[in-house]
Amino acid sequence: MATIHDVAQDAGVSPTTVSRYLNNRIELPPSTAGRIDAAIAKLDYRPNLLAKRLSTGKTEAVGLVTPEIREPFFAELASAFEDEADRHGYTVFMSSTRSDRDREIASLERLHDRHIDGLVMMTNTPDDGTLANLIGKRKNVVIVDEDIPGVSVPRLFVENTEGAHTATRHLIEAGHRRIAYLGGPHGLLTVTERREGFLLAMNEAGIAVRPEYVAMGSFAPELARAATRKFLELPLPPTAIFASSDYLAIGAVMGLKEAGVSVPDDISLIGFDDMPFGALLTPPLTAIRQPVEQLGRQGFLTLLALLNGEAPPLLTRLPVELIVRQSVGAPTQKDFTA
Amino acid sequence: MATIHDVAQDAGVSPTTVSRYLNNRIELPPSTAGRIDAAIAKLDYRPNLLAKRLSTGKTEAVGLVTPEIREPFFAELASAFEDEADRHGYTVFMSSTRSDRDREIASLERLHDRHIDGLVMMTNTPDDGTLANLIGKRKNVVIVDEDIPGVSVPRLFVENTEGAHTATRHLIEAGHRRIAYLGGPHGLLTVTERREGFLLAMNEAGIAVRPEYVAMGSFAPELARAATRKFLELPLPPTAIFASSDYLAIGAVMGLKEAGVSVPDDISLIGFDDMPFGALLTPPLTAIRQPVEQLGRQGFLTLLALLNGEAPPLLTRLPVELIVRQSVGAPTQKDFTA
DNA sequence: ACGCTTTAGTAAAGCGGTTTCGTAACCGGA
DNA sequence: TCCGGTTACGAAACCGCTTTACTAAAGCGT
Repeated sequence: MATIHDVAQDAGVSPTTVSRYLNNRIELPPSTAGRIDAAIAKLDYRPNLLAKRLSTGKTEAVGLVTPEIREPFFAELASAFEDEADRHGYTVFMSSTRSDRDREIASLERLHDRHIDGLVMMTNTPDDGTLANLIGKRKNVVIVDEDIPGVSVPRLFVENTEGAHTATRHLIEAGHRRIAYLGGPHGLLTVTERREGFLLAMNEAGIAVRPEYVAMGSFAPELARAATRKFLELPLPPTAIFASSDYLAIGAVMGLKEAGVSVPDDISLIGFDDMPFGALLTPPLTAIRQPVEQLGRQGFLTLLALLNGEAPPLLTRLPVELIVRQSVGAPTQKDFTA
Repeated sequence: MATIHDVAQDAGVSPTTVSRYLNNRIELPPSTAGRIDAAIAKLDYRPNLLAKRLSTGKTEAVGLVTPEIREPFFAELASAFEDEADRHGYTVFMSSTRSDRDREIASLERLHDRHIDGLVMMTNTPDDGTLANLIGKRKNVVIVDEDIPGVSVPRLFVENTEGAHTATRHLIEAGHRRIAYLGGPHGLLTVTERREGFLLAMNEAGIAVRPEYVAMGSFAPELARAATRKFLELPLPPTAIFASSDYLAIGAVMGLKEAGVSVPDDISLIGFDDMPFGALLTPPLTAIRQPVEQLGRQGFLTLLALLNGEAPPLLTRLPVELIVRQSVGAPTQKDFTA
């Protein structure tokens, strides 16, 4: 493998000259430049990035930490992130922590290693302070999608509250009053905010929220399935379900299907995320769409700004959008009880 | 940021000693070791990986090149790959080329850069020789899922032919004779092999394959949708469709739904891949399951063997499996014509 | 013909580790 | 008491590139 010395020797100049020439820090007479070019071609020289990085202290690489790259939400976000990074000449280190705290920590350590210049962090397990401590006031970290309380780095979220509010209103406007809510694990920003949006809309409409209509605790479809079955067994079952994540909506669909309840004829269902698979369900899922692609791109751009010494806003909220498909209809059993 | 020199100074020893101590190449008396440990803790020292790598020439990192990380198949594979790599102390550089030849090439160049020790390559656009050239006889590349003809590196595929054969037989055994086939783009190994498996099973059953029942050209659902609509408009439409990829099956489902044709009552459908979303379709999709997880893990292990100087088999085939769900039934219109 | 400015380059010191070779000090045995 | 072998550690070269500081030679105006 040829080094810059080999090239220099072959071209009859010093390594310094070659280096400066390659980095456009010097203008050379055509004859010299030609000899260098020829030597590079002849020796098939590629600069050793490791050496370059060690020397310059910049890696031109950034990290993207996701809880689970298998999940479409993160996969989609990662894809957009990488595309944007590529556009700006950065390579990206993706990692999928499988929600394992140790792996999350290991990802953060790469910053220390000088492995990467900065990173975008996503986690979906509530932090006990460990991550917050590690991140602190670093000038090269951006947090996306889910909060890590107590850090002072730029954060990029979606309008969770407003989205949930919109979704709930959509159900209310369709005539529903007995609305059930499926939520995720406690302690997460998205979960709390979406729940607030739900409560707000119910409040505004003067509808009391019945505790037996609310199930929280996890994003696992299985739990949503079980919760849905329970809803159906209630003396007065809900006429609509708001699943605050499409993963929960999947569980709900499973539960409803098992019980032979049809959507939207017997019960209405609305999701949150608008993942591609939502459109494939029967009926296609009405949902709040998160701007996943934008979350990825903007996440990178925010990080880039940080790396360039700029001061991006500490908090950005991306708007969400209601996508109406066919899983919401009017309630069939009129509800005189509410 | 503390360096090994700082630690050495603080502990009153030389950098050499610290380095060797940290790499377990020396046994130190407890007192000295204690001083070094203390210095490390006090200074919060982290070895600079870049420097270490430059020095040792090993990066302990591998690359995983996928056409599109957004697609569940690759996301799933990537997740398993990373998990296995992590288990062996390797970090992984994932990249998503979006089927762009330039990005595929750029990924391969990382090998030159000494960015990574080796990589697993996946592509789904037929190679014109460019990639094959770049890969050649390298001792640190493994090809997975789809072939790049003309290279002599280890390759890891699934039993495409057998899978397609099994799928087709499954339809035939259910009583179908008018079977349509949806295939991907020409020039790809998986496409060719699956088609062969289909033809073989038809042949064995003594059923002639009608050209108007065969549509090839892309993995895009949209094309499968259009092709399916055409099938239905035929004077004698097929009673079953074999979609040689779940992405094609999605398209087929869309086309059938639009036409108001019900599965499996009016027409049967079988897929290939067995992606998670298949189970969510109505009815749940019967499909050939690819061992995606194993593809990822074994892909890494094969690469690891290569890096360790071993000689893994040049060709490995992973078995596939028929997953029976509810999208295949008996043909309704009896077929007397075949 | 001389001094001054460009032009065209170079030597050498890092970047932060690893590694080869070597040595001083100590210890036990003859 | 002297020798050979451990034990405990260090000096310096090296990995391949960048960069600062510097110089020799050519060009140029007067």
